[in-house]
Amino acid sequence: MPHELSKAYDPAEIEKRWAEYWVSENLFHIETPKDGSNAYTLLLPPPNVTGRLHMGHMLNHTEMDILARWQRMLGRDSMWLPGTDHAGIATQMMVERQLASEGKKRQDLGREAFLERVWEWKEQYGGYILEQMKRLGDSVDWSREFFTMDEQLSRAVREAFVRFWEEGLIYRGTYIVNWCPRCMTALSDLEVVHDETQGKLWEIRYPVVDLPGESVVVATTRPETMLGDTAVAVNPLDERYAHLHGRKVKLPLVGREIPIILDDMAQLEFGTGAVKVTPAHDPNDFEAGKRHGLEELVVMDETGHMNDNAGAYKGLERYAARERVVADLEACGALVSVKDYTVPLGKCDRCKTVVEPRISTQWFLAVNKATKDGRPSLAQVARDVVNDGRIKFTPENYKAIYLQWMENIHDWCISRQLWWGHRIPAWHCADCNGITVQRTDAAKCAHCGSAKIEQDTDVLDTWFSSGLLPFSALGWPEKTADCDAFYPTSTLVTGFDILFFWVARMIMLGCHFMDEQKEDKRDVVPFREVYIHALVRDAERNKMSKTKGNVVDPIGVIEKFGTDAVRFTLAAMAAPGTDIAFSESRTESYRAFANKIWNAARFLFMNVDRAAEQNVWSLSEFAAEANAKDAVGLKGFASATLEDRWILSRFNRVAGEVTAALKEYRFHEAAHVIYHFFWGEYCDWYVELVKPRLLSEDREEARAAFANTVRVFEGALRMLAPFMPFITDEIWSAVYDGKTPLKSIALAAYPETDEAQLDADAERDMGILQDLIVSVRNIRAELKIGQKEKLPIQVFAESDVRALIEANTVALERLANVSALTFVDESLAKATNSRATARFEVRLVYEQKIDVEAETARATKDLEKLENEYQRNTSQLNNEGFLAKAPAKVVEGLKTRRVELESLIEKSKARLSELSAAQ
RNA sequence: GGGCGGUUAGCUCAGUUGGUUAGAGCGCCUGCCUUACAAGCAGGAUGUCGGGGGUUCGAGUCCCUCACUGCCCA
Repeated sequence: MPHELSKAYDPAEIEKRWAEYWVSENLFHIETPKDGSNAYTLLLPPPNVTGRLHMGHMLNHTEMDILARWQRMLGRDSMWLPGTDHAGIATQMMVERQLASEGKKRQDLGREAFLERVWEWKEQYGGYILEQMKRLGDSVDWSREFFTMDEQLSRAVREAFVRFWEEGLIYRGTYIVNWCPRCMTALSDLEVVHDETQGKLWEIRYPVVDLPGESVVVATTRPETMLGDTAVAVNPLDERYAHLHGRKVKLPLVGREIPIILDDMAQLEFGTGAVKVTPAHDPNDFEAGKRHGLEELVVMDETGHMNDNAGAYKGLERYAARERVVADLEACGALVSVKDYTVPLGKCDRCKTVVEPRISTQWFLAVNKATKDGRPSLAQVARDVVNDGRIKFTPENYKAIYLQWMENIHDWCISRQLWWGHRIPAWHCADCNGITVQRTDAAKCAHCGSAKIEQDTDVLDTWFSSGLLPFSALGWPEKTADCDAFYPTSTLVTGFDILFFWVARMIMLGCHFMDEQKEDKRDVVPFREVYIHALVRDAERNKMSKTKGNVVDPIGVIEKFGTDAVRFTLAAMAAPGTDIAFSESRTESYRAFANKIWNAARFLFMNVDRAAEQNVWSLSEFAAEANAKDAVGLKGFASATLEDRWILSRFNRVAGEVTAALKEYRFHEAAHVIYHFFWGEYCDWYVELVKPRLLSEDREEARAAFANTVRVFEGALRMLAPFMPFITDEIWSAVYDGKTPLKSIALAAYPETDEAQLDADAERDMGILQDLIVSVRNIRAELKIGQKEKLPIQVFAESDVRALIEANTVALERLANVSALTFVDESLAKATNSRATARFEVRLVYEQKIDVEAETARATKDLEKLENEYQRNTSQLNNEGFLAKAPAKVVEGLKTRRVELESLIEKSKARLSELSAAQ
């Protein structure tokens, strides 16, 4: 069967076909193994159900897919678990926006109807990103797909909540929290992004009660909050205010009398040393209020408007209120000064509205509290498992970042005033005010039995449910076979931006809940390793952002260059810890790599088809002998020549290098090594060298050459497959004439090193031969000799090198365009048109007046370099300290090099003196 | 304010416990449409490894310091 391959590689059709095939064949589904010891589990960081694929995902998925495919090919039970996150605020906002276009608000619909709308929206638009993942060829187990609002996962959320409640780790309380007046919900500390803005600092005078003429001046960036002031604080050590201790001041505009309290929070050197205290509207003041038993006077409602307590200012939006307050203060002479000031501002991560600290009743998870049964706190365990190495971070510096955060962690506010999410399983009793928390919907109060109970209206923070995923997505709270086999997951691959949001929380929740299920405490962790990947930036190293308009759409790039090329680009640039400056020129070069492989295949098939026609050799012979599950080395490869021994050795060595690199998440190194092997060694040298044998009249020689060439090619495809799954599957299937022993190359064995097939001598000898060929090409290029003109050369070398060259004369003649080779017994160092290395001297026999000047310049530069190196070399070898302390290998290496250098310098000098004589 | 990083070829970046001649891709220069590949082939040029000091037989790599710069947390 002849193989028809287009001249240039066109990924579009091929990739689409394979992507669909992998899914329709359910190729990456894996049955739950009885024994989890061979499992390799990855949990996809679940994208928002509202999400669209961006370059960050693309990088994340590329890395995960490389790992998943590599491990699968290594014979592991590789299971990559996909799913989406319900993404509380984000999703609710999408539907609210939709409603707004109809002139409606969610409150118009009511909770139930609104949630129906969200589900409708989810069914219609949600999960688009999963379709994009299929196009990427992500080798996930689609049969295990999850959604965080699935019934089973919702049950897990309830179970976790109830257990925490029973253990006393979840509590409800009134505290000051970050509040978004637009989203109208509490936010966790992490959901607030801090910004610096140019603002003002107002100084306001508060007159002291009963001391006419005396006053205290306070400074504030938020004058409108003075309406809620319930004290003024001065530092107890501040002499300036010593005489006012125990006094009160009268609040301007309001007239309320408030005490002067003594507290360290007032810093001596800041401003006037006196600060206003507004316990209901500032987190520090809130703490101070608790210390001093101050009233918490709320002057703003949940939408950021002033309330009844703001008196005349009631109804004003907070910034309008600020203007009015300032104007009124000025009018009554209480305003002392206004200064420009850089104000730190907290904004809602989601909608960028300025966050308002607000007193409200929320649910919290106590992370620093030991459990009732005597286990250390969640945060303590989460630190322990990282400190003792049960969880390993790559790059390592994230360990310190993680630990530092975990040291300073506060209780986690887990309630959100949203409708979309997991509703808190707590019921409030109208009769006894008791709270009933239970796994099933409550019908009556657990305390007084009253039926007048209502479920708490809050939902849980989205990260609470995603924090459970490493086990909830495997069936927890049931003790499932999946949980046994696949927990802990192997590696978590994710970006640093959710290190605290998600990674840290999975560790806390995982270690807590899996403790009872795992005998071996090494297995309680949600993952054994965390690989934090970098940020994908644009080619100019700018962060991609919608506002800057520099966002690269991965699907667009894929359509232009092919998925394989984009994947390979990201892999090749993914050095741990280094941001990726994504550039199309780089992608272009890896598309060229795909094209190179494609054309190597074309070349092979062209020859194979001819050989089959002539009954010399056919692919069926390869298929009959090959075993796609043989991992170690290249079975059946029979070396007949130097290039055979060399390529076999290189293949095995590279296999080892790739494995070593991937083990440490050095994707870029693995990619480079394969790229160089496939293109720079197999295509550039092996294929060129083997060509005459493929065409040989000697049938046995040709047959052996075909067998070897195809074997290496097929092995290299397997090596490349995790990086470029599409093109390798396409060509692999062609290598088997469509009758592959397995459904996909993805199920074949990943190449591993066979020590017996390593051949250092062959690698060294091949290096000499390559050196010689390049030297001749170099001379020819310098002399501007046309490609087609064949010329004789002379070589001077020791007998071993001479034997090597003699054995490979054909190669030399073909690849260096040599018409005849003669060995000479005298040095050629002085000869024109020559090159000298430590192992040989070669001269091109060509009568042409050389450019003495250029040649002299080149030779002088060479000599200079050699002499510099010789000087360094000698000074080291003359140094007794070096000889005494350096490892023998290094010393030996330098000594060998010295001999080489001496000879090279001698040759170079001879050459120069010859040149100067010619002038 | 606390913490973590970066500075290596024109550009974007590798360089694993200190060790023999510091690499890659792109770009650049020269010559080639050589029957797999012009998305290609062959050859070539390019670095006081941010400055200064130190440790060491030996420093791009470790320490100190300065300069510039990025990120995270408060």
